[in-house]
Amino acid sequence: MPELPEVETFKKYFDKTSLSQKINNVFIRDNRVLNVQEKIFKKTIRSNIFYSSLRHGKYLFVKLNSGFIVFHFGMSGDLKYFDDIKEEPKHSRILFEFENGNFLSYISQRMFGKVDLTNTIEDFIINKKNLGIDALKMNFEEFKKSLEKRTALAKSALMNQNIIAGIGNIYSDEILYQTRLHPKTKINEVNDSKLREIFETIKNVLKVGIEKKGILKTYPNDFIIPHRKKGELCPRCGGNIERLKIAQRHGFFCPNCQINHNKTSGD
DNA sequence: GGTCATGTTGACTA
DNA sequence: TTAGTCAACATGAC
Repeated sequence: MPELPEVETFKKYFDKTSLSQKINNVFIRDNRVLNVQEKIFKKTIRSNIFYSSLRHGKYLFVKLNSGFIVFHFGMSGDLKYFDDIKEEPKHSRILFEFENGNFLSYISQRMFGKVDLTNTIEDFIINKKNLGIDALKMNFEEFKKSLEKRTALAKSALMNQNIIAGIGNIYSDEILYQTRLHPKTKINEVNDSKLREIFETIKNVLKVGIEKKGILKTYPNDFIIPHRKKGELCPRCGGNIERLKIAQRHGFFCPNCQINHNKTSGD
């Protein structure tokens, strides 16, 4: 599921269920999701406690006695907390057993997600992944600065985790749709007032996403998200929604509403 | 069987 | 250096 709003939803769920409990044991159901040696991971986690969590982009960091565990959810990741081992979900890849007898599963159907350890959050964000600013926490100045000198297409730029962390394929479609920006607009050709509008839209779209807990089918009908399908009509103009491929992903947009919006072409 | 899917990374090219 | 394209990773749904 996970772009920023989904990961934020996981964070809230994790905080509510799994913080401050001693971890009695950890079972690695499939070590392909581990980015660290299984032995080291188990040794680190056993008898440890999840003290607090912090999200940056699509990554969730959880503070341990020393250092952090890092969850990434790929395309099909999830968390589930439960009290009976018989309820262990399908595709549970790592299972934490708490002292109170309850469990937390790190789920990853397609195993694109990864679990890692890091000494500091900065080391992971900056040195290991070179992630950009968090889309939910950034201010306008940071946003503007991060895009300066970037010549990438708007959709690519929004999805580039090294520029802004947290926005993926679905939410970039929504942001471009609401700002009536063609996905192939060059980001450095967007004027200042439009840039401000994009910034405000990012904040609002992510906020709605978090409120809706990332459950896409509950999103407002005037969003493009419920209409990201072939044959759907634009809720604004009634035109046909089209699909195009950018940055290895299929995006949806309304060719009637969304235009190249840059300094040279005027509006 | 073919196509598609909310992601990331490395190789290659311009 | 910056960007675009492609392939690979692995699994399930339609």
